[in-house]
Formats: sequence, C-alpha cells, structure tokens
Amino acid sequence: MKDMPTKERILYAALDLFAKKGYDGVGVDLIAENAGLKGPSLYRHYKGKEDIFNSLIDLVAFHYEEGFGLKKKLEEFPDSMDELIENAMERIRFTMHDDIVRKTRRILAMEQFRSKRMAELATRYHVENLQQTYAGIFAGLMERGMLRKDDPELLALEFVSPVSLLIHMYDRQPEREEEILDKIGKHFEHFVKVYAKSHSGF
Amino acid sequence: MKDMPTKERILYAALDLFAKKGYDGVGVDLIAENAGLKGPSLYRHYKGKEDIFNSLIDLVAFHYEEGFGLKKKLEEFPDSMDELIENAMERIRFTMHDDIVRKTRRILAMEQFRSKRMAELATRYHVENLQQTYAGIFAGLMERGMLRKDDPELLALEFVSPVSLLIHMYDRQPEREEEILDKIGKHFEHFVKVYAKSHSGF
DNA sequence: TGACAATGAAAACGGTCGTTAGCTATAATA
DNA sequence: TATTATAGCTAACGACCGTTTTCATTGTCA
Repeated sequence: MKDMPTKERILYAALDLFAKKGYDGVGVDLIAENAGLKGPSLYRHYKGKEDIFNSLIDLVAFHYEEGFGLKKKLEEFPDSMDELIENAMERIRFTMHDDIVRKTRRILAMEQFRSKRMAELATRYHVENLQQTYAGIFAGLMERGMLRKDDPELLALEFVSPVSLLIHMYDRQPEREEEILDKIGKHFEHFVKVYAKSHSGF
Repeated sequence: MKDMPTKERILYAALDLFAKKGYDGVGVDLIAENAGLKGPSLYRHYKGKEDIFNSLIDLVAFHYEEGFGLKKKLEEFPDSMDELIENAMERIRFTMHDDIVRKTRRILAMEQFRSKRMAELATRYHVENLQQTYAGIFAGLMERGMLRKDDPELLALEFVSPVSLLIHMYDRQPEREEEILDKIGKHFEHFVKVYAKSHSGF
C-alpha cells in the first residue's frame, strides 16, 4: 500500500471511504489524508472529486471484466452438475470475502442512481453477466443430456437470482453469513434435484 | 399536498428529495423549500435533519407493514395456481408504479448501510416478508395437493428471488419495464409448469 | 550549472452545511 | 382583555465543502 504510485493510492483510499460512507459522505481532504497527502495535492493527479470517482469506477470495472469475472472458470467446462455447483460455491465464497469486490458492491448499491453508467453497471454485474455466464454453461449441459431441456436463459435466472439476492443480504448483514451460505447451499441442492438428469440415464 | 399539516408535508418533501439524491445529497434548506417554509423553521417540528430522516423511516415502515404489504391479499386465499400468479402480478405492478413505494425502495437502496435498522429493514422488505408470505401460501397449496410437496420456505425463495432482483433492476432502469415484466411473466409460467400439480389429478 | 517539469504544502477563496438566537405575527387560553 | 404558546421569519454562527493560487522542494536533462 505504501509503495504504490500516488495516483493509484488515491483510488484505493477513495474506494475504501466511498464504500463506507458514500460519495457525498466523504470529503476530498479525508481521501487525501488516507492516501498520505493533503487535500489540494489531489489536484496534481485528478481534475476534481468527480474525476476521482469516475477513475475509481473505471478501475473496478476493468478489474471485474478482466480478472475474477469470467475468463478463468468459463474455459474449463464442468463435467457434472456436482462440479458446476462446486465451482459456483467457490466463486460465491470468493465474491463474498474479497475486499475489493465487496467494497465495489457497496459503492454500486449506494451510487446506482448517480448516473446512467452506474445504473447499467449495477444491472450488468448483479444480473446480466451472471445470467449470461450460466446460460452458456446450461446450454452446453443440455446438449450433453445432463440438464433438463429448457430455455437456458430462464434457467440461468432461476439459478442466479437467489444467490444474488442473498449476497446483497450478506453485504448488509455479514453477521448472518452462516445462515446465508446454508440457504445458498439448499438452493443449489434443490436446483440439481429439480433440473439435473442422472448422467447414467441412457 | 397543500392542505397537509406542516409536520407531514416536511416528511413527504424529504421522501421525495432523499429518494432522488440520498441523505447526504440534500440540505435542510431544500427540504424546507419543498415543504413551503424556510430552513430554520424545520426546527419547530423536528430536532434536526437526522430526526427528519428517522421520522420518515418510521412513516414508511408503518405504511408498509400496515397498508399494501400483507393483510389485504393474505386473507383471500388463492383457489388455483393461476389465481396466485394473477394476484402476484397485480401486486408487482402496484409495487413498481406506486410513488411512495418506489421512493422508499430507492432510499432503502442508497441508505441501507447507514444504520443497523436500515440494513434490517432492507432485508425484511426485499427478502423476508415476501418469502414468509408465499411460504405460508405454498404450505396451504401443498396441503390441498395443488403444489408439489417440498420445503415451502425454499420454494418461496425460488418464487420470489427473480421478482425481487428484477424490480431492483426496474428501479435503476425504468425504461426497460416492458422487458422486465416479460421476464417476470416467463418466470411465473415456468414456476407453474415445474411445481404445480394439475388440480384434476386425483 | 542552470532551466525546467513534477509533486508536494499552505493559505485562502466563495459557497454551503446543519443549527441557534432573536424577533414577529397569529391563535388559543385565562 | 391580558397572557402565553405556536409557528413562521431573518440574521448569523462555526464548520466544512471543493477548488484555486502561490510558493517551496525535488529530481531530470541540457
């Protein structure tokens, strides 16, 4: 943290503070202090507070699209429903505990109405990306006869919605983590029971 | 609006403004102006800005628990799955378009991390109340052999999650209302197809 | 060495924040 | 009618807001 370039340090300070108190709840002096300099010096690196915010969103958007989001797990296609659930569970645990992802979600929740861009980002991350990812996987599983034939996008929505809702709940009430993980587990179990075909069934 | 008592008018002005720009984005002078008086005069009715906010939350919480929330539709038990869906669809359309409910949801989204109370309220409204309501209905429908026997709470979560998620999406992007209502419709159709037993099946 | 760009800090800007004090008009109460 | 509580106003408070100006320090390159 100490050895990062200043411009980047500012963004991480902003991420932390905006996630705690929201955009309007944080002054530039406080951001500066958390980045190890004085308020006015911020303007050597950014044009203003709004610019800091936008750059921060650029950063987390890049992180999201590139990193943990899709590419890693999308290539290794699951060989069974159990493996699919295992993978999903792993991604959920990561998503819940990773510091940057968590702070990003909090900012997205608080600032989703600030601009059209924020609204679209929130929808993309909380709904569309997840749904698309699993729709693709489900389509493949259906072809291989491992999943009941149905509209893959619809099934993906059924699969993803309870998870998304419960993760929002975890963000608000992290003390209920155990209960929430249990509910997600039950949901997955149920999903397999209802939609999976036994692999030896031909 | 003009003929309301001042104390109430202030709350509705606050509801409107907080829903647009969030708690920290609105000054007391602006609230006062929208209620038809000057900033300092607010203090004849409330102890301060925080007090206005808390009173507003008290009001909408009361509205919610009492009014549209449960009592009306819970007593008239649905006689078929189709009727259940019809009722649910009607409630969704109301929830989406009612001004007060919509503004309440926006405030809940933006201020969910402001206090423990706000966090609990958000979870209650977006998850627990809906889930409980439908868990009760589903339990009844299962007893009458109209719904596949399963854990009613789990089934309620499956039923409610996509709706809740899509309504959040509507709040952010109301221009996508048509698409969203269509998805909710498809979800209900799917739910009936998967879980309902034909009534003449005995 | 001298010129120069980069990066910091201090001082100060006008504006807005939530809040308090003090005054005035009206309405209810004795 | 005299008194008192109510509810509005203006003025003003100190604190903080985002931002600009000005100056000092540094390291780079000619």
